[in-house]
Amino acid sequence: MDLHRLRYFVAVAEARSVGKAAERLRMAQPPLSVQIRKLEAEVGAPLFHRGTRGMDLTEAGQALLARAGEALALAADGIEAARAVAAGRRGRISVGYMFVLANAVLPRLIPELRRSIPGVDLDFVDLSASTREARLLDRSVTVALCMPAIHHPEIQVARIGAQRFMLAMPNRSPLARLGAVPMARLQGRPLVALPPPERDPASSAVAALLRRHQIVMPIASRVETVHSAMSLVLAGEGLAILPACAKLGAPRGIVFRPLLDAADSIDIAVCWRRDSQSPLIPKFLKCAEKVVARL
Amino acid sequence: MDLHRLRYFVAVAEARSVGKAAERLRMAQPPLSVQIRKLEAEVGAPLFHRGTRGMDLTEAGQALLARAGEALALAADGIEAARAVAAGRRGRISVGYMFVLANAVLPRLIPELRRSIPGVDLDFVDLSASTREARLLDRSVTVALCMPAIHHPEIQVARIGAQRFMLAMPNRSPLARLGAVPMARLQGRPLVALPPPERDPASSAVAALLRRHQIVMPIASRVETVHSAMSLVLAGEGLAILPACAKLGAPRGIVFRPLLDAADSIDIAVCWRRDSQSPLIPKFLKCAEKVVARL
DNA sequence: CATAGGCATACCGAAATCGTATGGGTTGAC
DNA sequence: GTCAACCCATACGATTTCGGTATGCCTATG
Repeated sequence: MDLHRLRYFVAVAEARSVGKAAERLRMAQPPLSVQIRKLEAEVGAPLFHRGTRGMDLTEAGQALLARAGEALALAADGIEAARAVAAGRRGRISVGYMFVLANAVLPRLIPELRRSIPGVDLDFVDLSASTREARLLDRSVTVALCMPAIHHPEIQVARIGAQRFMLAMPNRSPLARLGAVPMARLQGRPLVALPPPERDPASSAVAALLRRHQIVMPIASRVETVHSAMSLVLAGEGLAILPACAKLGAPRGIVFRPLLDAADSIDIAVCWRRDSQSPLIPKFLKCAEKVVARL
Repeated sequence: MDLHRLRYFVAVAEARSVGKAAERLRMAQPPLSVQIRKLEAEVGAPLFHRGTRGMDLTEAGQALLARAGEALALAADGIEAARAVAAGRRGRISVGYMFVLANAVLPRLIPELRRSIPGVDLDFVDLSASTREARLLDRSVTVALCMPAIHHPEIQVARIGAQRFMLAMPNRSPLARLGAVPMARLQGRPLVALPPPERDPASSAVAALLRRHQIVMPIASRVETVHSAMSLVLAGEGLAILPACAKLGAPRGIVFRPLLDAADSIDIAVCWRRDSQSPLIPKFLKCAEKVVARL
């Protein structure tokens, strides 16, 4: 059965006349008459009373009309919805973010997105360093706000900012009295580290920093997240080298100090599947750049 | 836009593959591929990700799928509903009835109809003698349960029973002491009459009865309904000659007596538009015959 | 490097659709 | 009573669309 026919049927039912309906449909009357009879043949029952003054729905016709109208509307709405999604006027964007960035970025990013892409459902997912790649690849998130960027042939990266590494320590630590900590002072102190480089690229940046300054810090503990790291630092387990923005989520009693002779930083990037042609991605990127620029 | 295409689209989306969908649709793969691309051209955006392992909906595709599925279901449901109505499995039947018959017929008729045509909405309308014809002709009622039948070229009649005329009087009337009242005893007594024959054919049957027995009864009052007639009879305004079934709706203090030498009766009939091909009418007729037979 | 799986393209025959011309029936006016 | 007007139905030829077969391209796999 054809949507075409249903459309004709609705037109005839509304015009209560084949001729009038044909005129409104900008077609000749006979083919319309034929289509109506074909529909009746398909249903197996007359849908109209043929009077001398035009056509009048039978009860079967009324039953069909009620559904046919809705079906037509739904179909039209469907293609319109598809167009709207394709154009980025509606839809859903699922944003994966590293939790360290939450406090620094989300409070400004979310309102920015709502202003920039109203009508789009936002879905924020807290991603660990180890799952962000997989979640992008299986499309369960549309974009990821990463620190640092993901490198993968299927994944496109846009660097939107960077964060200096800082030293996190308890406020009662002797180093806390310094305005900035020389790298040399880290020698031999215990380090609260994030997962090893193969699971979290941030660690390799930290390792590179230490290696370049020929500092060796024994690893006191490995933890999964920046927040866990700060908890252990507060407990006196060791020091941590973390991106500056982690400060915003730090518990009371933790202080951050710049590293005096190290300007190393870690990239903040937006990452997405290369083949994802969602029109929302450029818009998201723009918002994210704007927000991160003001960090 | 074509419902055909939407059906193909849904099939491909569900099978996540053009080939599989083509198989399930019992058609070749290439034309299906073409149809999908035509739909995408119509929408103006890709609906599928083409991977090496098959097809995967884009977000625009998902937006369309949600509506398309419903639209298809509605359309299918619509033609099924039309068939059901045409076959009398569903629908609505609007039954006009003369109020005199209500007490005698409806309590049995309604359950009978519910058993015979479940799924059909019943709609009972109390019709006066003067409107029943118009309500049938403009299709605002499907069938009418009449006493007596309607005569009109557009209206089909099925006689399903008859009611004897009886004399209605107050129980303190001297005639009430008789088991049956001879016609001669009515001579000169005041009559509470229904509307004149041109508005209510029942009156003409009563008039014929009196004329044949050469009885003259002055008309004390004309009333619209049998129930009004009984009220006036109770008030001592006069006697009424009414169908036997009116007894069931009679107020306390009214008695009915047969007319001794008059076997006159008034037909009970089911009437409907000749051009109404509702399959519910034969079923209704059968129920009505069954119920009236037991009066 | 060869094979297999999957979608896209090209071309042809078949089917459905549309438009024009025309018929049949009823309504209403002169 | 006749005739014109109106409206739907049917017939037929022309065009468009659709489906099938053959084939090509790409990628993943062994």
